[in-house]
Amino acid sequence: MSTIKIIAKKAGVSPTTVANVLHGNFSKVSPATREKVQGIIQEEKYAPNMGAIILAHSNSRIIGVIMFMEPRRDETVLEDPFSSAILGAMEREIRDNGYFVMLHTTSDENEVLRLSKAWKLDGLVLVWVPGDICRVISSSIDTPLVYIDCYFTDNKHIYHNIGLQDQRGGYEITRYLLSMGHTSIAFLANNPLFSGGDPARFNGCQEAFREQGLSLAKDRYIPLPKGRHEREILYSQLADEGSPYTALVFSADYYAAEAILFLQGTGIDVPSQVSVTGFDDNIFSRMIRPRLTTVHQDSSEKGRLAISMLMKLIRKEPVGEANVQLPIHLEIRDSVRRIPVS
Amino acid sequence: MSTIKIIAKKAGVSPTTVANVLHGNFSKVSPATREKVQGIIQEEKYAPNMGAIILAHSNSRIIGVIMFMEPRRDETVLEDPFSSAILGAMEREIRDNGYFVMLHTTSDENEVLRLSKAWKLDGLVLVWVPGDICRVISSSIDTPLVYIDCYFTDNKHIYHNIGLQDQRGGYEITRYLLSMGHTSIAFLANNPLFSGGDPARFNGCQEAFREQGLSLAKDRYIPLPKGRHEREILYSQLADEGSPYTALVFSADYYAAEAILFLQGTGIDVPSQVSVTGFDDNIFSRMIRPRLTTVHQDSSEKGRLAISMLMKLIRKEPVGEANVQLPIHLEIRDSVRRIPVS
DNA sequence: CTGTTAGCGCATTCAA
DNA sequence: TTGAATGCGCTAACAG
Repeated sequence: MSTIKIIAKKAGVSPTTVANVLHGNFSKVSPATREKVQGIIQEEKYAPNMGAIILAHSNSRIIGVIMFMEPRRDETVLEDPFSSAILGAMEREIRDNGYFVMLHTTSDENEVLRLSKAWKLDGLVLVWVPGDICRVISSSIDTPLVYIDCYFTDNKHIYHNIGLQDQRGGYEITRYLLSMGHTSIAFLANNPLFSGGDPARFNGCQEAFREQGLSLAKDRYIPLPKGRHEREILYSQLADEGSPYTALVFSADYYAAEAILFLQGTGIDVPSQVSVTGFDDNIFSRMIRPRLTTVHQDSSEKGRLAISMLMKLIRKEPVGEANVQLPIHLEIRDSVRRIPVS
Repeated sequence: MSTIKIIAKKAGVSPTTVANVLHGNFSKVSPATREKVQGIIQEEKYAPNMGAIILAHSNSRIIGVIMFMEPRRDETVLEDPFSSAILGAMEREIRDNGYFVMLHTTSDENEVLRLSKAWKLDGLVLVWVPGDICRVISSSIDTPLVYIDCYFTDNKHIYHNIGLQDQRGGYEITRYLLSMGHTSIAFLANNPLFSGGDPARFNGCQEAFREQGLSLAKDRYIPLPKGRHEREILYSQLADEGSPYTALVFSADYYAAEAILFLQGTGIDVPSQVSVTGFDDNIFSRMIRPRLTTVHQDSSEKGRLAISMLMKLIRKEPVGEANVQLPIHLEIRDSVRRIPVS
């Protein structure tokens, strides 16, 4: 409840003087009054009314963190170990920079616009926004804005995005599989609705095949169904004796783990009967047996980089490359068997 | 940038009338002007300046979600599957109630006070706050306040808390272990610094022993060290051939999984050489092999309940029981072996 | 049914 | 070096 005015009264000075002390404009305040005022600020436990600050100069020190929900899983988006890693890293960085985090989950671009207007957001991080929605948002908002893992469909705007070497990831894992003798693979894409980096990853797979003078047909790109039960039916079919595939390339550790556990339950062994690879290298890949061969990415780093880029945008500093692709590397573990040359 | 005043001008009415339309006070506005005003509000994409709202009547529609960080893990708090489940559920509920989420991580009670003052928070959810700090916060804040998984050391305040049947959990799992022939067990507590529900859980263990005319000595309560390497040394010692223990009772699935994976790596089999149990029943317990026998709790429900209680407090409705203990149940899987009666 | 007005707490400009 | 005055956008009390 203590306001600048009250503090000023207690100190016997004017509100302006208190404000100057608060803002570190010490050149405009004599050391004596400064100390006096500082003392009172301390004991009154003064905290500025952020509402008044917003009103006074239209910026709030709030960073909006918007997680677009893909309808891909039954749980909430935030329960994904991937999003929590990113979120954890961002919260920390934002706080360290003296800003506040407003967290929001949505699939509606208008909500983003409303939010940024209403709260005079100083910055915005948008995670997993479908490409066409990015365009809408970027063209109707002037708040500094960084995307994470978004894929754009036009070049009319500068999109600041922290992405991943998706194609390279697909390439690396496929090259490895080929070197282990796997030429019949299926690519299991996360979701038909929001494709994200899946097409790029699949391109990488195809690239690796071409490099060997082989080819990977388009119909090896198989979107995973939304329901768990439907997915399990698919896993069965793909790993069935009659199936042509020797390896299943998943675009997420989560589903790779789900498949392995399910197949083991039906008596099918990984990797002796079918090989499986993942993507992300999250905690699941290390916890499951066989340990999952996968493509590693540093999700916390994504969060950190996003905020550091956003801060530069806010401070109008140069940001370097606008569309960053974080490096990946292959993490070879135990879920792929070598196929003997026959 | 469109304000009430601008809308009023465009509609040729007074700001008050616009405000009445905005607030649904239709009894004070003629249907004709109402429609006209509503149309303009739509096309202008009016969004209220929340700063002005805060200033005008000191409440912000923001719910502060504060995760106290225990120094228990190397990663950020938010990366815990437990916290992300709670957070995900809360974000959803808060949004559905028309409030905003301000997310903050800290271990400093003063930051909580500052935050709630500065932003005129309408409500506060505090997760994992040590008991003594609860007292400080509750006595110096008048914002509606709900704790999650906090354990209080005094009775001077009414603490609204969503907790767990910790003692019952310890009791159930221990009774099960005893029924499987395990009488030499060690209880591995999460952390020496912030004990949380561990003492209650251990009490439950002791209760189960007493019920059988046996006893469980206090020194079977073993706090896990903070560093991973130190924990692994401990796991080795506890599962060593010379060790007196036939079962390790963990107070968190995370560590149970960590121990199982580590022991398997050193050639010790679970459960044939040593049995292991967890607590929480999070995703790890189903993913790991052997599947973990554990105590189930519904963490999302914790989040939902916390917000529903908080909303009642905000609306000054009666809340029923202030300190809720969510039920647990035993989830028997494959990580405990039966010891033959010799 | 509609309009006018004061005031919330702060930043900022201008005056002393 | 310090003080007074204005306005940001909204609410709510009051006047018409």
